Amino acid sequence: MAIPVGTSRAGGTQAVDRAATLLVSILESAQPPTFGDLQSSSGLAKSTLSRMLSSLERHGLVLRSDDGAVRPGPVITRFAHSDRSHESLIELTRPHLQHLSQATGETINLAILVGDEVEQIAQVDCRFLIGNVNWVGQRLPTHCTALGKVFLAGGAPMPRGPLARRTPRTLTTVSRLADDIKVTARRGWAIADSELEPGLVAIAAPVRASSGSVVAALSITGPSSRLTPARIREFARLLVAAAHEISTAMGYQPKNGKAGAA
Amino acid sequence: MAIPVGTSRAGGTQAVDRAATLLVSILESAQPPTFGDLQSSSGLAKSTLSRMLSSLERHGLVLRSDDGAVRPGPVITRFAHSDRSHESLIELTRPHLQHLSQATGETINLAILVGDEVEQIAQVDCRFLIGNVNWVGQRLPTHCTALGKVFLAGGAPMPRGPLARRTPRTLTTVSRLADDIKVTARRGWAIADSELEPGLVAIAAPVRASSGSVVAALSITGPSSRLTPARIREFARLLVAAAHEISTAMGYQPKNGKAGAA
DNA sequence: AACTTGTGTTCCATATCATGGAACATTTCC
DNA sequence: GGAAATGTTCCATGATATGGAACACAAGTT
Repeated sequence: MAIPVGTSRAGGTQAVDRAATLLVSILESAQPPTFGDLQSSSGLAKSTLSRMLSSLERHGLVLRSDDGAVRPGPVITRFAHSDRSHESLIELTRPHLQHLSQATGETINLAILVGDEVEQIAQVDCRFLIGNVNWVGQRLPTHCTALGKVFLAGGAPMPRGPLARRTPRTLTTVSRLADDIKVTARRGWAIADSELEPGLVAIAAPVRASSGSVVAALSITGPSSRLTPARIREFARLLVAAAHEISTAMGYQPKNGKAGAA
Repeated sequence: MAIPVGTSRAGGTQAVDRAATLLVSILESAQPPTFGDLQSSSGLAKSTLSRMLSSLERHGLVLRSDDGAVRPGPVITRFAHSDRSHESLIELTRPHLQHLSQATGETINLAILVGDEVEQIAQVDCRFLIGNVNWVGQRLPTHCTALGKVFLAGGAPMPRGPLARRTPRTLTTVSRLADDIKVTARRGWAIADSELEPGLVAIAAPVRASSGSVVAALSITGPSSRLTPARIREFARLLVAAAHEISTAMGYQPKNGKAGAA
């Protein structure tokens, strides 16, 4: 017994390493582990485990309920429901945004759903003179943006009533939008071609959390002069791949029916 | 010199205590601290700090970007965007739910907004025979529930189009609903009296995150025979107080200097 | 460009501090 | 009621974290 997890040795503090391992397994496990679970999964002595949990609990990092379950503590909960959790999402995706930018040269955006609108929360500018507008913080409707369509395809409530006509190509009826969303869902990425602004083309793909829900959307935007059908196909592949990688980093497992792991 | 902050003495592991303190300050600080910030705020030796951050980083609990900022790591981000973050919210509120239940004897519910519906995520049953229905997991419309109105008053998008008439007293026009929401926002709590089901009365109050946004709603539900106007007023006070306490625990600080006492 | 300041990591001898076993509480289940 | 399981506290031991200094690296300064 007590085969210690093969924690690396590269510069670190062992006690902290152990505590970190504990915290991670508490945060990652599908349901709250008990003292005993942690004891066997970590291989630590009862006394050590007890002490470490005490420390973590005192600082509000874990919470132990009466039934013996160990859960993420108030500090974690507080963070999870704060705006700053978006910032950490940005940080997690930044390398991918950069990579997409390099590969395509176009503007890359990351957005979340706020109410019934999409809000851009990160952007990497394009290399060209034409097309640089900073959209961070701006909110846009869902029905006429690629980002919005991604959320709709992911289960966000469809907008009702008349849809604002931003351009001649904007989808202004719910039924036409619904058709587009169906295609989007099947295809795995969305497109809005001159539907928000004439000559502006955007494609977008979903970033999923471990539960499978769409937590963010990733987009490539540019003028139709550069985003030709051929390049759109190529960029869409890159985009979907990047979004998928981020989703994986977020713990999403495609096709996985039920998380049953130890 | 570096007389360490009087970190508690009650049974714990000191190294873990220190690391926990670090992690907490990273999670709580408004903007990502740098190595130097942490050094001065913790009073740890550079070498110790470096080692601890290494450990935390290796386990994905923190992330250090090129600019030297230390941010919550992927494990935290992943958790924050997973469904389990709700569970920890429940755990945080449970004592308050219990207390409300004891004080009122009625059914207490905690709900979050999912899409354009409210989903009950926790419940404490009432003491009476009449009125016990487990609503956990059920989703209900916003326009005819006290819980829903709380979210609408908190800035959730108003439902459009015709509102389903669940009872003769359901508000079925957007304008009448908007009036109700205005009152709700001013009053600080919502009421739905026989609007979802005849004879069913519910009141609800908002739980806010540090950003001020409404992350959950707390409700008291019962038959109109028991929830008389007088008791509604009394219960509303309790409800708002409980919701406020939870909000405070979540880091919410009311703008106006009303925060005093408690 | 050379110099200086600032920042973070690695090294190493020291003794502080975490460790695990066992005894001690506490609760749960027969 | 006793017994088994679960978690906490105690304690002597030595393994392990510690902080200062040296080192590497980057950024600003003249």
